[in-house]
Amino acid sequence: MQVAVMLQTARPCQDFATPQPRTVLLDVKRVQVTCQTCKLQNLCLSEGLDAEAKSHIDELVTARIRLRKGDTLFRTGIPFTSLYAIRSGSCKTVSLSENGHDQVAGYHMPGEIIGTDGVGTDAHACQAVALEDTEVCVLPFERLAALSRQNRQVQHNLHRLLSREIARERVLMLLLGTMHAEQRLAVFLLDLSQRYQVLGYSSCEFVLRMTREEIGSYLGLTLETVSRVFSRFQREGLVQVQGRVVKLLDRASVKRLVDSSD
Amino acid sequence: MQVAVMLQTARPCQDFATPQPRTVLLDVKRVQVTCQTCKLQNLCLSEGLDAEAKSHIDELVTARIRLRKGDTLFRTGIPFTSLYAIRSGSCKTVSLSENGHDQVAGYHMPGEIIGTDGVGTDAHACQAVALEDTEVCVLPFERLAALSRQNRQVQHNLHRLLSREIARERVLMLLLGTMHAEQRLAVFLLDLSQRYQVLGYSSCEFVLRMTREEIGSYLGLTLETVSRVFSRFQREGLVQVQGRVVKLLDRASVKRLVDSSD
DNA sequence: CGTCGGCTTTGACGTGCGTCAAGGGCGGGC
DNA sequence: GCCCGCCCTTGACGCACGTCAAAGCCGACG
Repeated sequence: MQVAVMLQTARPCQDFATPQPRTVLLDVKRVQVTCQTCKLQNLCLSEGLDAEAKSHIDELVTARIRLRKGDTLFRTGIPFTSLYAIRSGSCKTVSLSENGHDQVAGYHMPGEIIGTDGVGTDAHACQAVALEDTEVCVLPFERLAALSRQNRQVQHNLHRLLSREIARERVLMLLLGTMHAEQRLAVFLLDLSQRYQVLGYSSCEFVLRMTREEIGSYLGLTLETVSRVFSRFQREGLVQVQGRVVKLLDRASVKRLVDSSD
Repeated sequence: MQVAVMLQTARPCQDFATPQPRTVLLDVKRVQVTCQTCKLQNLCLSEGLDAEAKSHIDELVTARIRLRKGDTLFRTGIPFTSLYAIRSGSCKTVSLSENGHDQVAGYHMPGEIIGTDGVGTDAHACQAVALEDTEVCVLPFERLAALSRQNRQVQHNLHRLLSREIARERVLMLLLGTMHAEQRLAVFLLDLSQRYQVLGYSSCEFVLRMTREEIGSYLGLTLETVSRVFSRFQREGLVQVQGRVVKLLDRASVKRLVDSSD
């Protein structure tokens, strides 16, 4: 049983534009949740670790943060101190360019770890915002680095974490550089579907947690184009769309769209 | 003085399509080149390290590979064993998608380290090809990981290496997702200029080592568009272009192009 | 020194997607 | 229950860039 304990307002999560930061920091020791009992342990940082390494990870997680929809976990330019593992809910990460444009760089679901853009630098290079009520485990990076010096398995997981982010972005670059609107949205839907499945949810029917505009930002399209492609997919019987509820009706055809070379 | 010694054909670099692999593996001990005497030591993996840590890095580099223009250093799917530091010359990395499209993921100059996409996984996720005659230092990753467990400075540099790749790709995603052709090429030219400057070359005049098609692939454009934008830049007096020789005439205007929000 | 192939430039044309605008749905708050 | 604001959809239109085609350039190689 999990007890929410409001201890203090979390500094790094404060939205300086709003007078009332709503981020809540939880003391993990008092709420009695450990990686060992966490349903996500095989997806998260402790994936594939032996019992000893897992217990080390457990000691690492000394705090959790509870975010309400729209809360900011970290923002561009603030000092980098920690990675964050998503326990429940979901987040988007947003890159900002100097010319005022911004772009959603990723959508992140339970078991995923965000903040990797700040590793090895002093500051976060992007912003993380909760798409719904969300809970994250704080992984202080200095301690994680120390642990990965002691334990090869932990080190390997840390390396894998970083390289997966590199690989994920490569796929997105291919999408942004070579694919048409229909293909982009198809990739997006198949990716979400697959990730929901890994989490044990339906891979055929799910609820989008982001607006059309956010999807468009992620895919390099406008919200109107996203909407139009959704409608086209629906007309052609590939999916059923009602607002944010998506049903994948004809996965094979959606896949075929992606695989076709133009 | 450096002596090239041909020892054996490098397995991982062999181009299986061509009967005569031209990659040459050099024994670094015999050619007597060390990081300590390398002009790139402050740009490369040993950036910011103390003497002790640098000597460890030196021990790490037991081989170098000499590539001729067009040679492949590693290709998608081959087992990941090492990172590669570019000593001289330059490379491109190429991502391949399942639908047959490919895309240049990056251009890499002396002092830069490639192969990071394979870290933490079993196989390389992209292909690296020499754009000109090129020499790389082999950094066996298992040994680098071991070293980073012993030495915090080395660990930090490894982390920085990986996170820089993440940050670099974020910038590219922004470029591909939000920028127009002129802005993309402007970013490309300014980036090259800045990197040549770091290496001690002219930041105003340089030679492109890649074709218009390769530039286009990198920027998500066709070769015709790249060519047309070069011509437009030239007409407007921003640059002078003669084939692959580029002179930056009006850097301020080029910057302004990038900074303008549309 | 001439030929050949790959790279580049330029033009003409088509189109996919962005832009602008209007209207409808839906959920949250009073 | 009603209103308001945000989100979504759809249409009309234009433009930036892709596509197709032709011709020039340049370096490699015989």
